[in-house]
Amino acid sequence: MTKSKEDVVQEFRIQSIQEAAIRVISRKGMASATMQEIAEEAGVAKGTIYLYFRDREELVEKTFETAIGELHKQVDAALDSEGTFEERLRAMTTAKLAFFNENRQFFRLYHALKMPEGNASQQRRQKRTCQPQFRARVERVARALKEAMDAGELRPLDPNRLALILIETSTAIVLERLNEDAPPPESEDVELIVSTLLRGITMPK
Amino acid sequence: MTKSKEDVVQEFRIQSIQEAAIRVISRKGMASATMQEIAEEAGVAKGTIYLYFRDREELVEKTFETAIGELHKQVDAALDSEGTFEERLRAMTTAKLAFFNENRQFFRLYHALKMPEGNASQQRRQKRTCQPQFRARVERVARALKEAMDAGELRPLDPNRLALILIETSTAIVLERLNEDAPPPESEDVELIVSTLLRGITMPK
DNA sequence: TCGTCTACTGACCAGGCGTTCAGCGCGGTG
DNA sequence: CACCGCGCTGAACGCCTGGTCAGTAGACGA
Repeated sequence: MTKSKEDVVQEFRIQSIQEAAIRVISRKGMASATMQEIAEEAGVAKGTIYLYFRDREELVEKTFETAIGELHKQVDAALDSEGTFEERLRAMTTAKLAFFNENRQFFRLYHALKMPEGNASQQRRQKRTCQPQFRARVERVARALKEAMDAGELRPLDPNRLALILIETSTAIVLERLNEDAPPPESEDVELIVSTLLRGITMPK
Repeated sequence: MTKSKEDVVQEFRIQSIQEAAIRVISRKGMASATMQEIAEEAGVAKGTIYLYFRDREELVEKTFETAIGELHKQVDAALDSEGTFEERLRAMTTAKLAFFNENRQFFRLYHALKMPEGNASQQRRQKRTCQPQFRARVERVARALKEAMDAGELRPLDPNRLALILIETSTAIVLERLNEDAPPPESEDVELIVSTLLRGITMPK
């Protein structure tokens, strides 16, 4: 059975609300983004949001998952592509920078969810849904690193730690680029990241 | 003139409150840390905080500045020490990991203040006080990098971007260590960071 | 045309927040 | 002992929030 008209409307509503949530969180920050403002931004009444999401936490969770799913798709595609490890590392970094350039609003949410807020049980809940997403990214990259190590392309180092460094290096550059009025071309930063990580910063003799 | 008794009491109060603020923020997160809970943690009444800090924002600001001042001191000392660039990089990384191991409570605040919260004017105020601190760190490291580049020790790359990568790499490892139940010895992570950055991850031929 | 059904609304509520300030206790002074 | 003066207190206040739900508008079928 194809989608009924109701389903289409419902999906549209959910998407509008999630996009509004991302925009408001990006403007005000995670904690100061109110349901009222998200509703206004989405062009619906506050009560309507509660027809589609149980509460604020669920809205944030689902919104995060939807958006990060897109990032995962793009980065995984880059990692799964053909080519040398260097080429794939470059593709992955390019994908990430491009994603956050297109979806710069989402970065606030991404950043905020790294450290959960609220009382102990809220933190546990938030951790249960968000940490696996970050962890999955790390593990996916670690797997690629492990393969390259086994193939003798990379030095044998802790793949998980290295994956973390790879990921957070580009995250740091993304954050800096978002703060800059006129960031350099993406390709320049990609080259810097890739070349630093691959060859290090010391002068070759 | 030496410190009067009143000054000593006052400094003690301020310090107690700031330490309490850091602990509560570390537990609950920036946004959910309430003045009530900070007061309880410090063993004073809510009103007392307002004798020493104009409002919540000022408390957070001053607390951040005090704590990050300590970090700056330690890292600068490492950077200013004698030795090769590699030795100083190692010292700096060690200092940072050690600082956040001692002051793990502070990391939440450090992380939260990278992205300001609230309405536009609050964000501007927060940016004015916190961003210079982060920027100062980057510039201090960039200067050290520039010198090493001029001395031919390092490849000629953008010192500011490189400083960012250096700093955020260790920040990422700090965050990971804080999330781990039994992190590896600090020295292991220091070695990984230093060796990765200096020599890259590729297998030397 | 009228009744029914349902997605949507927004005034309302309880609770929690930052901030204030009248008043308290207490060490020092005459 | 009476009287300040001062640091501190915490009840009270006003505001704002997430969440609720009685009511509305409009599509639809009879």
